[in-house]
Amino acid sequence: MLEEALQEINRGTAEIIDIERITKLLTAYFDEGKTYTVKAGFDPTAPDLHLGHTVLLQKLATFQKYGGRVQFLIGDFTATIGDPTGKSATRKVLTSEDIVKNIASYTTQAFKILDENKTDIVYNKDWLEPLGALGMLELASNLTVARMLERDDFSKRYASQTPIAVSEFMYPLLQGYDSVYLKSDIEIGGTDQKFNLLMGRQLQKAYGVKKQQAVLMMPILEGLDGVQKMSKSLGNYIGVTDEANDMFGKILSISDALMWRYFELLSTKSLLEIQVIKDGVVDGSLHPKKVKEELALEITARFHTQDLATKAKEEFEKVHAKSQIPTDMASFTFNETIWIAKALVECKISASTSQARRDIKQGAVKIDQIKVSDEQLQLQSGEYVLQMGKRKFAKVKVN
RNA sequence: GGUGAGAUAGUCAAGUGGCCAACGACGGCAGACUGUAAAUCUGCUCCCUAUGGGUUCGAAGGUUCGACUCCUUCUCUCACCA
Repeated sequence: MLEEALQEINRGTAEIIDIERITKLLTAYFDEGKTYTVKAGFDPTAPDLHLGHTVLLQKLATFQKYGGRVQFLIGDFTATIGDPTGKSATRKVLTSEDIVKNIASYTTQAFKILDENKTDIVYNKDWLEPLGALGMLELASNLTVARMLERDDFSKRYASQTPIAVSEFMYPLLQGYDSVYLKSDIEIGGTDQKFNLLMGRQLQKAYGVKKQQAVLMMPILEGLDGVQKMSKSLGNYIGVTDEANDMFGKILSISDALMWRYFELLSTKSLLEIQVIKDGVVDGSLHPKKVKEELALEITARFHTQDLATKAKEEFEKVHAKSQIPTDMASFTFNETIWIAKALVECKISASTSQARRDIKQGAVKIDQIKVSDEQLQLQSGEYVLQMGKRKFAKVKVN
């Protein structure tokens, strides 16, 4: 039992610090039913969760299965400072209204994966605001500049002469102080958080918390492009609220190399099963596309239903393999004859009429599956299916 | 506070009076090939019913027949020194 739990917890992790602590916590749970706390911090910056976030959430859910109580920490205070992100640019500061709005949608989405009864939502404003200037200075005295510059992100920026705001130096301290206040037993986060996570341990020690938190790091999930990390601002994400069809299509569009990454971090298949599939692809007995479809099915079903996932797959085949038109698409009605380029803009298929004309010129636009060559074409009354490229469709009715 | 450098399309980055809607790279979109993969090749990439017109090069003025290019002021950024 303990073995199994440890294995599941270990899965896909980038690094675990103080595994002994985790083992002890689990043992105490199995022997005496004692629970423990697992902290994870979330920035209420983007209101929508994507698969990148779910990597962490899934790990939290695993802990919940084995006696962990999740401290779902909303960084509403720290969000007003701005974290030194991987993008190495000083981040925009959010207004408190933005934050409140974001939190609401954030948590409801998170509970698609987390067990609500085993989760405490906490806000770091509650203890960081009362900390005051004195408390802040006291906190800051625990850290030297040299040590701060050890942080990879900072040292890179420092070396490349990119500016670092002093307030950004405070961020790891505050995040670490969260762990002091919450007396967290375990904290999990992305590998990019390593420095901050370790700061939690250091500060807990400095403030006399008896046992320091164990730290578990998950790798950063790459976005659809396979290079940048998945993030909404880069537009390379799969949102947990994406439509089943969308979700399926997006997963299928990732590269083969990236697919394995997604298997490891998102699939619930065991590592052994994944290895078998991998071998199958290597020796040619399995087609990579089939394998990717399996993955897409699994993930789509998790956020929707098995039924919807299967439908998404059928729909996908219909549209792409047999190049038929999709079952559902946005429809628009016009009351008079309309110029094709205008119609494309109105249906949000092309960004501007200039763009629409270019698209037509390049032979990307089809009406009822037939290529449009006349860019002056007027749509007379009737019903049409407009198509641009492989993915954009719209149903049009002209009265 | 002092000195110097700089601000050009989604990003990086050329352009120092007309040849500039502005080289190039990346990204993005589309076409071919495919498995809506990768790789490769090709085209497109400010707006406007367009062999034309309009609006762009941090902002506002000015010089000029003509300005991304020259002048003035302003805003912002960076570096070095204190």
